[in-house]
Amino acid sequence: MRATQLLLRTIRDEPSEAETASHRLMLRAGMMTQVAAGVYSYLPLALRSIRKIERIIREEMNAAGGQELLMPALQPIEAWRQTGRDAAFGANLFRLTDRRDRGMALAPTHEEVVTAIAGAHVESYRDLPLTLYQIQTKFRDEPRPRAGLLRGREFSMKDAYSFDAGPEGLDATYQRMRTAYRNIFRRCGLPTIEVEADSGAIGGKDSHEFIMPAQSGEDVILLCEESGYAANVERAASIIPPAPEGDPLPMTLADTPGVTTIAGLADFLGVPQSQTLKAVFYQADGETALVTIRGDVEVNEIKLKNYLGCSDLRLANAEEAAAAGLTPGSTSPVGLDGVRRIADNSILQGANFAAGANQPGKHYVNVNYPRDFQVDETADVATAREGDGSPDGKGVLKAARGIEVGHVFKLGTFFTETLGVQYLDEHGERRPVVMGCYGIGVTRVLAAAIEQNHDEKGVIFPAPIAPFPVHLIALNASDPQVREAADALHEELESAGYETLYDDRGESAGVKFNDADLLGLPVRIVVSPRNLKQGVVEIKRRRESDATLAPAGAVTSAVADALAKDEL
RNA sequence: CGGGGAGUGGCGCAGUCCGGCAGCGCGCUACGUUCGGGACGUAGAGGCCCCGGGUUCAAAUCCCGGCUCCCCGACCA
Repeated sequence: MRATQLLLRTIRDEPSEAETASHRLMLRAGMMTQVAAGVYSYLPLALRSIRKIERIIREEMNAAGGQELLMPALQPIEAWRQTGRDAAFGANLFRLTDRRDRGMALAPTHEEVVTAIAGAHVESYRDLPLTLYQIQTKFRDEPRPRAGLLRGREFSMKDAYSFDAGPEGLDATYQRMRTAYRNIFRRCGLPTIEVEADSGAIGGKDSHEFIMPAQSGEDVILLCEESGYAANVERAASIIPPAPEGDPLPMTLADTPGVTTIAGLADFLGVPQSQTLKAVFYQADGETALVTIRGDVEVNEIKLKNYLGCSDLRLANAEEAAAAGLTPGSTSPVGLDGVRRIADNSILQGANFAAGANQPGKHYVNVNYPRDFQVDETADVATAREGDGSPDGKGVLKAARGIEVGHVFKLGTFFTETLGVQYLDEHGERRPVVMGCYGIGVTRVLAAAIEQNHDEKGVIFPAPIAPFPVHLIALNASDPQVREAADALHEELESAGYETLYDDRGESAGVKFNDADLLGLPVRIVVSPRNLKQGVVEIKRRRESDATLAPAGAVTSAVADALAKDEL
């Protein structure tokens, strides 16, 4: 492909709206343009890369037994009402009305439609297992799209759905998908960490996310080198350092003027925050719930939401707290009744805590559970922290940020039961089909790959997903000898199967080199008068700083060698 | 949804406080010179100053209303 024919314009100045590396570089390298918040046009360079990623995904999904199909993005809203996900997605679901005033939605995911397809095809255990997948544009009206392709409102996703006869079959499929995912991300040049993930309120049991470590990522994960434990903070369990122990002392009321925070309370009393208790008020689907937790630990609202099985969870506001008889700044589990009382497991250990007293300017000291207050239930609703112990008791957790590029999920029978998809087993009994779902954000993989592979000059594409593996540069392109040699080399490379971006522009050497560094194609070849005199061309890998010279007759094999190094 | 910032040739920005010819750099076009790390000269093209209303002799600039985009947070099976 000749650069003079390609829809490509690189940008010298940093785009003002972009801060994240991949966003900045994709704009500067002329890979995409913005159309609306979280909505982009993929220009030829980006699309080439996306197609390569898709190809890798297809190969691995097919190898894992998947069959590709394509479902509509435009769907009747009825499908979503049936499963209740109309409400579950809420404002994130793009809604529209057709000319006959019927409600429609732009699909953010495809469980409803694919389950209906499976329902129409699966009659017997002989039809199982079945894995269907598609690569398709998804729509999610995110509250805050950000960082270019990292979180868009329209994006490309590979979504796969498996149908099995029972949990054992699902286990096998699930493992097969995990293996396929590892292959996919490895081939895309993305180191990923597989972490336990939140499986949400809907049914699911096992769920794993594939996280690519990156500071720009939105997910926080907790890892333990010693034990190999890895989990998203949304789900992570941990062993918190113990609170001070001691013989229970009599509970007394203390004056704590102006103290309204845990930090303030600990300072005022001269005790560690781990020797305090806090009480947090929530509204869960309209029900009020009080969560008591050790002062130095934060409530994990996702764990709490899952525990309560509610769809809407938020902190109670001042009026709601007042209505329940609570005093902000001194809320207390002591003497409280009439609301659902939940305690985090963190309160089960330790003694003589300081806690609220439900009176302005006062707190209790030497509060001991269960002597001084009662709860209705205890559970793990704590946010795991860096420095906490790994839940398996081996080693300490470290925190890291990352980008979620894939998610595998055991759905169970929620959709098949809701939509009535059953099969006839060997004994002639009707049973619900068991589902799994498996997603990869295709356009996010591209952005993540650039997050992971760039330097101050530009992108450093992993060879398998580079728009072109080879960047051929003709220096002094108006020189007839250079042009002739470069044209011939271009032909040779293309016919040898190497897609080549041929910079035949009349630009100066500096411009061409800088653009080459910006685009980050894996192998750069320079044809110049200087090289021609010696009968060589220069070959340089983007990942390396030094170039090598190859005889003009042996360029193709030198390119093969250079690319082979990149495959590692 | 809460907080902050910004909309001016394709891109990056100045001008707005204090109303008076719409500017600069890059890019683009043509010609010439140059030619291994963002070359130089000369001559050009390119504008709904986000939109609507108002004030004024006069509005990019002041006033009112709206829209869009970015960042932080909340949110995000």
